[in-house]
Amino acid sequence: MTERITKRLRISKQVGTPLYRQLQQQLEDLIVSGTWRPREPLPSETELAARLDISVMTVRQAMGLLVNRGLIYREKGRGTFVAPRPLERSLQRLGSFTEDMRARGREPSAQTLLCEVVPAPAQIAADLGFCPGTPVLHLRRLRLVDGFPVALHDAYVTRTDITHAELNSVGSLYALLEQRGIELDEAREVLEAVVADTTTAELLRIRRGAPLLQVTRITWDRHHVPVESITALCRADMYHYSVTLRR
Amino acid sequence: MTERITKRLRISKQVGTPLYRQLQQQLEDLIVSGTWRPREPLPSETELAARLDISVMTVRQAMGLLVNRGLIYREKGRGTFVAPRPLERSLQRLGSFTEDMRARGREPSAQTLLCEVVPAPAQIAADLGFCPGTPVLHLRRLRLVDGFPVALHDAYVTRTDITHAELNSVGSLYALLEQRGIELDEAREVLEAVVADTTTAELLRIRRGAPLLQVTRITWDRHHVPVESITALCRADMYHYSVTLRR
DNA sequence: CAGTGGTCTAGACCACAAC
DNA sequence: TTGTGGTCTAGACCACTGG
Repeated sequence: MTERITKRLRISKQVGTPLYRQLQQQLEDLIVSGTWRPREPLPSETELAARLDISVMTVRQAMGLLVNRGLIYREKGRGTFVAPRPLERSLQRLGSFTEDMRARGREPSAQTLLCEVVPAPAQIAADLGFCPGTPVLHLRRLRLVDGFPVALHDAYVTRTDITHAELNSVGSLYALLEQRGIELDEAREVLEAVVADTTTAELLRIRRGAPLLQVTRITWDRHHVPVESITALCRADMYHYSVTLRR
Repeated sequence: MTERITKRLRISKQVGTPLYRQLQQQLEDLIVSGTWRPREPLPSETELAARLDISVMTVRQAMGLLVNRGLIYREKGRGTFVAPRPLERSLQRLGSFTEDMRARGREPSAQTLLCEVVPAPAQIAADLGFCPGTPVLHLRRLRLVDGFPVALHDAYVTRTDITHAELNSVGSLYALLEQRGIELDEAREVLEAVVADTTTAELLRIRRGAPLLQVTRITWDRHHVPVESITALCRADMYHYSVTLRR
């Protein structure tokens, strides 16, 4: 069973991508596609190394990535196995609203309510490590999924050269930032529960006092320079949030 | 500066703990204690390897752990640097309520409202991958910090040999489980925003309709066997939740 | 016992950054 | 040019699991 599958693996030493990346990607595909069932053993390190004609350490590097993502688990002396998991994606992957929704098979959109350069409010400046009053781009958008409002976003972005028109044409703020050469790397999110005030309730088409999940995110680029601070108010009935923890 | 500090590092090949663990721990101590400032470069891989008389790959293994935890970042061709971070704890570490609160310097306690073996309700059985009706331990506890109620926990535990008395004496359910040889490994949490109903409001001493952060956690041991499913209703004004994401 | 993952070595070549 | 991290090799020994 596993033998037949293993024969499909192909590693090319000519192509530019690292060998361990190629292997990680192919193993991941076999797992998420369900070709390997939960708890089923993967081929051993030595077997993979021999069959693909690469070093054991390289195989270990690929497997290490999959362990980190929670897709496989390893037991000393026994082997490496596919992690049994509910299908739901959890992964602490830094993605935009647009990317998140697409990954769940939904069609996201946005309605831009505000797009202007303003002096940074005190709280935002503190989050971003700036002096209060430094110009930042304030972006207020109603986020929709399949046409229904699910969240209200207030973003403060350090790059101010973004126009309303561009935003509407690209849709995703992150895509726009990456087009400008910014390499997003890491974010910290703080989650809180709040209740809707009147104006938020109207925009999200819920009643006043309805529960909202408030997500405040600060994002840094790969040089650890802050890129944005964003607060999202999400309809509790349409938005859950999942996290994986490890001991 | 860094040179003087580096001389403090000591690795012993005699002691049982792996070399990369020793190094990781010592580097981590230097970072969290603030001896190395944010953005300050660490010694290079080759320098550390030479000075400690270990292999470069071993140094890389130690540094890889610190990168995963977000304590350092690496730039090709430039070096390895201490990550600038707000002091606040983020880390996706699987810990008990008791451990979390102690780590924040608060004193947690619990008031056990219910501790009985019951047939697993359908939703819980599904979470744990059991047949509905399998006996599980239902634990309902009011969690307090510094004497004030902050959360209401409803836990369903697969081990049923836990008594009210034990729980009150140890305090932490996780400590109790680990005493029984269960090796907690991984958990998935789903966060939602809800509003307090009358009975919850009374227990948490808030008004009906106040916002609550609802955290539902399923925990697995190192063999990926489910250990517990727990739902926590947390006072929004006393409980935030933070997460770190990576792209 | 044989097979597995965990740890470790002592090199190598590369792309990149900084001077 | 020098030094850095990124990738990779071809071994090694160990502790653990299972039969």
